[in-house]
Amino acid sequence: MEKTAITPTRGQNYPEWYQQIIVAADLAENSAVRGCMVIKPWGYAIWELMQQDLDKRFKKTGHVNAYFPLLIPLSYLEKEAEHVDGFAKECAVVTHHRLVPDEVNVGLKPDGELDEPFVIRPTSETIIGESFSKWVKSYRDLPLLINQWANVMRWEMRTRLFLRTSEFLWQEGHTAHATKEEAVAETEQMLKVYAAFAEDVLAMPVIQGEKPCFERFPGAVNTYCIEAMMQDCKALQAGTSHFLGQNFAKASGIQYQNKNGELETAWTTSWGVSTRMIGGLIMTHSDDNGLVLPPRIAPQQFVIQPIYRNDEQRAQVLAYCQQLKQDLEAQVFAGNEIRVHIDDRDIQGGAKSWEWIKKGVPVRIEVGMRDIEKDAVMVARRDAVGSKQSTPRAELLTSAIALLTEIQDGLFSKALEFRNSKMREINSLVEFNEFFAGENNIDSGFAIAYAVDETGIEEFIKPLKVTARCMPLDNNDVAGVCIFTGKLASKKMVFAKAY
RNA sequence: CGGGGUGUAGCGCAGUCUGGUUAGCGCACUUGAUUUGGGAUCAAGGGGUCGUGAGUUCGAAUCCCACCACCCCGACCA
Repeated sequence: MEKTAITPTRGQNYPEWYQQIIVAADLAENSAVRGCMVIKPWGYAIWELMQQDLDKRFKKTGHVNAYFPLLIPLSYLEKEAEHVDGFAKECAVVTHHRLVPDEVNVGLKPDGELDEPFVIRPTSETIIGESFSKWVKSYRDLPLLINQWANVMRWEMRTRLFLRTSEFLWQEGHTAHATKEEAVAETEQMLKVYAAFAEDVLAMPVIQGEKPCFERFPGAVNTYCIEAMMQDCKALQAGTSHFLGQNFAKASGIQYQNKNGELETAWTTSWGVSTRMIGGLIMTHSDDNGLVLPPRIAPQQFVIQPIYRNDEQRAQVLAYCQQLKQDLEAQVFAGNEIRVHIDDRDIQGGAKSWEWIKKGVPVRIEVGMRDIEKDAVMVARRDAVGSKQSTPRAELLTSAIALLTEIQDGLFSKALEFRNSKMREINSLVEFNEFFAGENNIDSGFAIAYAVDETGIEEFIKPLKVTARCMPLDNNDVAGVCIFTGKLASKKMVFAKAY
């Protein structure tokens, strides 16, 4: 059998493979704090690229950044009934404001109990709502389009690096509008922003849809999402956008005077993506040799490995590499300077190569004396491990952008093809059960079937450990028969095992 | 919170059943030599409160008791 850099392989043990990818690519590790991760430089660099790209998209659609407190007074959370129900079970609570020596004087204990406990934000609707209520007085103050980059905490029972950790990084957009139509349009617009980002930058095909009523964000009127398929055929919710109606506006008192001087309640939205997307990125493209990064999200797009035997060669080769780096960096790919790194560390060539392969760098370039004599370089693509090709330097420079584009597009096509091959239209409950049959059948994929958007249908799917993911927005709106209830269903629904 | 399991070097483990020199092995790390265009070889090194506490014993990683932590399986979740 062929030797792979990662053991076990995806086929042997998918969850363990996922963990090993993170170790091998040096993305993150578990911290001393239960459920919280340390994001290491290579992983954080990916997050920074996500932030930069998304931030541009948010600004382009008229949003501005602001920052709100980490601590939320308990009473705020209590304002919205459904919201409380949804988050109460997973809140970290701050009850004291100082430490004093304990009885035996060997340690410290909390002291100075607070009159009102704080909750570490699991999300910020309520505290931002409080601010919004002060900021909004007139219809002229609307729409209010705010985004915050922050960390949040949800006390999770079981955690997995990136996919579910107690503390995670995200952005949360919060907007207030004068009319329902505007707020709905905002919700849909941001969903499209997420979808475009996922597909264009992460090369991760997504299904845009609306969550069924029993999967909604606590307190929302409608929740929209983008759903991606991982290589084990499970679904991952990669982003959400909520139309909150007037629920939070009423709870927080976000009111404005309209043109006629009448007091009206605003309509709000919220939307977010998190470091979870990194988990999705990993599981969409990576293979048994490590992480595979689409160029647009790769912290380094080219890594140059100088090869030499002595100091004299070293000087010559390095100078050549420096020039090559400069020439590449002078070019713009997808709106950014091409990112190039020269790895001149004193470690064995083979080991060095494999390190970058495992880190998912799209293109490696080897430069030695032999190449310099021909004014050519060896080019190795991450999407074709094992192949390496001598390319004239001039040709590499003129085709660098095309090369990155080709790799980017190739990864998207491959992921799309995979997902489409694992999606099936289902027309009956029998067929549905067959599709998801078997205890650990991870090859089921996405089932698409007519289903009514009513509570109760979960009972049919729960025993199969399947969840209703969403009602795709692009379905053609021809009604059909619900496979669970036999009633007329206006929309199709996607079902899958999920993260 | 139920059921199962594991704590020994940075990581992965053996040793525990059957107590007995200085607690081992692989990987990683350091140094030197030979190497170097796809995961090098040899040699020499450094690194340990054996999860914590209390006990049994001449003697405990090993046996007894208590506690703690973590992992896996279930209910909740971006």
